[in-house]
Amino acid sequence: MRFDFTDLRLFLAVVEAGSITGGARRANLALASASARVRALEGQVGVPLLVRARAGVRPTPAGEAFGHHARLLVQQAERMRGELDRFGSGLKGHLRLWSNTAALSGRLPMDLARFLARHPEVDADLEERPSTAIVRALREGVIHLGVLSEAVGLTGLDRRPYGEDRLMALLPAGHPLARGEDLAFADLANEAFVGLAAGIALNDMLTNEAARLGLALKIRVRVTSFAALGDMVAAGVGVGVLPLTERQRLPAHLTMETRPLADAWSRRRLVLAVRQADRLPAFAREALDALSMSED
Amino acid sequence: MRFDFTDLRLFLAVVEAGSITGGARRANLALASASARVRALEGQVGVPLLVRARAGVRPTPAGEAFGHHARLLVQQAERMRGELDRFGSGLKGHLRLWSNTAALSGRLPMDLARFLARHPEVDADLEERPSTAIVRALREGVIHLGVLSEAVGLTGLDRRPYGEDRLMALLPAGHPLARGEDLAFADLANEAFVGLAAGIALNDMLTNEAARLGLALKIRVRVTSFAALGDMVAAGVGVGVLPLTERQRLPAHLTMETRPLADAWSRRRLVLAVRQADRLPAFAREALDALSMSED
DNA sequence: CACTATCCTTCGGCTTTGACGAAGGATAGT
DNA sequence: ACTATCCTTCGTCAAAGCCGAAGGATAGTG
Repeated sequence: MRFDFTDLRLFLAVVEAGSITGGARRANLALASASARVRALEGQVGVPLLVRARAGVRPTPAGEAFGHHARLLVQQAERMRGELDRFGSGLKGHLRLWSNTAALSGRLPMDLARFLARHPEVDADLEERPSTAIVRALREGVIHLGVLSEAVGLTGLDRRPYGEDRLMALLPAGHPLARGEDLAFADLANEAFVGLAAGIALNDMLTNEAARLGLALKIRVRVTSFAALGDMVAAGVGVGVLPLTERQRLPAHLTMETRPLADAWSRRRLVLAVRQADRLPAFAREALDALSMSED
Repeated sequence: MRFDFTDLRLFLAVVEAGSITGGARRANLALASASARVRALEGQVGVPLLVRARAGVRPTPAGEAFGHHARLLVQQAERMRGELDRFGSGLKGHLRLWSNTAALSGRLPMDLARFLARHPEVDADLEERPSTAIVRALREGVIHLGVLSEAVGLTGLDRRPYGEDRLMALLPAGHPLARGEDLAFADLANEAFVGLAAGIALNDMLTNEAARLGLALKIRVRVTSFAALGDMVAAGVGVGVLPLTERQRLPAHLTMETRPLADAWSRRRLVLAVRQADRLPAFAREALDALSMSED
């Protein structure tokens, strides 16, 4: 499929104007050129994009889909233009930073705000994403910095400590273990478990810890989301373990008990991760240093 | 800023290969052409995108930002290709549908699944978005169908009923009104309120209802999110009103009481909305009919 | 029923764009 | 000094793409 931005803008103008004549005028093209471009586009796609009627044209379903994507592409190009223009007027860098929920609800926004205040020549995008997506984005070079839980799957990435998040035990209402103050994972490990899908970092971590105790977790059911885990525990299926921040996101109407795990490893350390610190552009390097230097 | 997809692909290839020579080869261009294209790009942006070193080239911060956007644009174009190819092989339409949370956690997924099963020649995208965004997307023609709460701001849009969502009263723990079974808004309206920002549909609705009762709500504080509303009520600042689905999203650790409102208007009707039913493409029209016909 | 007003398509001519190979220049390792 | 890379510049040339004009289809109008 060969097309350029002139094609996209023209097509949008044509659909908006309701005629090729009108679209050509808006796109600053001669009618003949516009007609040729539309015809060429239809040749590429293989089906008509416009139905020619008496009073002009209107998009077919395929044309409508084409228009949708054309709009997205033109908008994206516009965003690009905006950002690059800032480089023309002295911008030194545009920092891309993704964070998991735990860090985003914690110190990160303030730390970043402080960095940006001190470096007016740097722009930034901060978005919230799941940890697995952050790792992938770091590997692929989509983002400069990630803030996420230290876990399996970080091999090859440079990382620095950045605070911590706690793991909580989730128990059905009235469960005997809910009474004591501190709850060790060893106490929990003999209970029936609501587990998470294999491959989720937390699941691997718990399996390993159980193995270290010489135990195999009795997983009654595996679920793929923390929401489902909450439902299962509330229904009395078994006990579960999840991060404090995820616990706080569960629906408030579920009745169950929550206790922090006492084990040292259950304080999940958050890390600031990058693909390779010494290959970062200067401004991202400075951001990394500024964030990891700031106090807890 | 003038560039085409060849420029974008070439630039990505150059950055990946680490040299213009290598990038030119991957992009099937002569070295001279590649060099000229890169030079032209730099002219457009106004700053160098590559630093020329002995062993090849590497991106400047601006080049790195350019590469980022280039990747997004190329991916977007790739998605477009994929979707349009399906039209070439007989696809009749690609339905775009956004829904608010209430409907997405209700009957919508099943209804849509049934429609798709009966219409194998139609594809669909279903995404969850806030109601305000859905209204905007409908107006701008970004999507065909929206499912959202009936509220102000729908003027000019065609709509059909599609089930309902309930409004809940949120009360601090131990609040006297928490005892009775049914709770009328008239009972609540004399309490100190935690309100929502002006312009949010729910806020306008409550203000109007209070006015009908001859009352003015005593709003102690206005907040901009349901999460903040939950915090405020839990802290004992006052009472609040929010949709059932939003109540279920509040952190579970907040201690407070929840009661359904007894008033008839507090059952918020969900609607299936379109810009103009008779201007929809045929497949979207069929989807609209199928969804609105299915039982509650 | 001829006339007119739109609107799309096609055609021939012409300008501009952009690809290419070759030559030139810079740099670091041998 | 030589060689191997790698980027840039130059002149040539073919193709892409623009334009105005002419042609054809269709529906409303007097």
